[in-house]
Amino acid sequence: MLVERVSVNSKARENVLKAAERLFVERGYEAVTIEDIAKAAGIHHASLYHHAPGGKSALYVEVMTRYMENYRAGIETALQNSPDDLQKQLQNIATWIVSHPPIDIIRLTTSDLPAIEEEKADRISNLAFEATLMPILEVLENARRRGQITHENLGNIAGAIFTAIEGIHAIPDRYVNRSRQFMADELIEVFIRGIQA
Amino acid sequence: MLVERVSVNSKARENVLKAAERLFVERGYEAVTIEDIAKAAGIHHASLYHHAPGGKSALYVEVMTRYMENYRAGIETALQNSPDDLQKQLQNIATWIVSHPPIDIIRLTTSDLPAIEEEKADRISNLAFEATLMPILEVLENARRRGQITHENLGNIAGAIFTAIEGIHAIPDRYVNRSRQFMADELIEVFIRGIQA
DNA sequence: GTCTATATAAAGATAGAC
DNA sequence: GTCTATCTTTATATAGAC
Repeated sequence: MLVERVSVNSKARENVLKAAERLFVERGYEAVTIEDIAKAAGIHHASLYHHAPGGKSALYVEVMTRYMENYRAGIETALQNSPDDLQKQLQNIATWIVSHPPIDIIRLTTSDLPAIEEEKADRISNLAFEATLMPILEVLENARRRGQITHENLGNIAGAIFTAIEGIHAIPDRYVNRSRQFMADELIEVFIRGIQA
Repeated sequence: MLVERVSVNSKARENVLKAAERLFVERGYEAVTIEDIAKAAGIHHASLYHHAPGGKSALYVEVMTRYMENYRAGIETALQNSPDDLQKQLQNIATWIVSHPPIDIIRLTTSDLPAIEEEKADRISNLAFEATLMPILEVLENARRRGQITHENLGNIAGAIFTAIEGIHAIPDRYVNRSRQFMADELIEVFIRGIQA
């Protein structure tokens, strides 16, 4: 029993999951092959099925589920440093977003998820929203409770903040004069001014 | 000579280009097959090569080039209605963005373009920036010249406005209580307040 | 301009030896 | 846990008849 648990969570398996996660997040479901993942994990692609018997789609579901949960947990941990400070909290979220590969919810929704089973796609879609919009929305709603902002439709603002900051990833290096964190902080100031009481 | 020009721009060919454009824009390069395009155009997939002898990648380059040029032209036409009115101009751009499928520059950069020749990818990447960021940036810079806004790094703001409005596409219908145009207008008000002099 | 038939290549997946 | 070998399916592409 104990042996089996060790076995299914072996170092080799973890390598496969890590490689799959990085590639799927970076390039999306269709653009990544089993061969790509195996190569990145340093094994033959046939060996991959030992660690991921469900094949490509099950592997995708497993690593993306885990990724979204970690993403959410990371953002929520970052928030605990500065309770009740809207700007600091948004900056902490921005630090997380700019230092991780973009989740790209549009690609997730229009390209990646339609390729897998609908029920599983829905679950990942929900996790993605909980990992990205929800933390920002909660920060905004707390600020509204404190009377700092009056804006109505905070869901809309939360979405805009997330996609705008994530969009910083898409800017080619040649257009980036300041650091990406600096650009994110700038956007946060603009958003806060825009929704302030 | 004349016959040939008619031939290469036939109705059937135009059907193929239209179908390819819609599918490539909606789902991205890797997620679309030649078969998908042929089916959408109502022909056998072998017939497709009559209209697109260069195969999938050349077809992608052709339709995406055309799409970006049309996208840019559409936005610039929309701007001519309301010169020197920052809010109206941004609203007109937003109308265009929410009524067209998202370009998703992140997917374009990380998934679609890496699959084709680098030189062609660079050209499409540039066209995409000219079709999305540039029109917004010009509107913002005109407003700054009139003294309406003082913000420094307008490139950063232009990117945020585009990705934030485009992100409205990603919101599942069940979360959308107001129209997408309404949400876009709301965001524009927030942005303008945030960067106003 | 469209089709059938076929070729080629790439990707996903399995069997079984070590 | 990893490999070689093999199979199957899917996708891209070509040839040639109509």
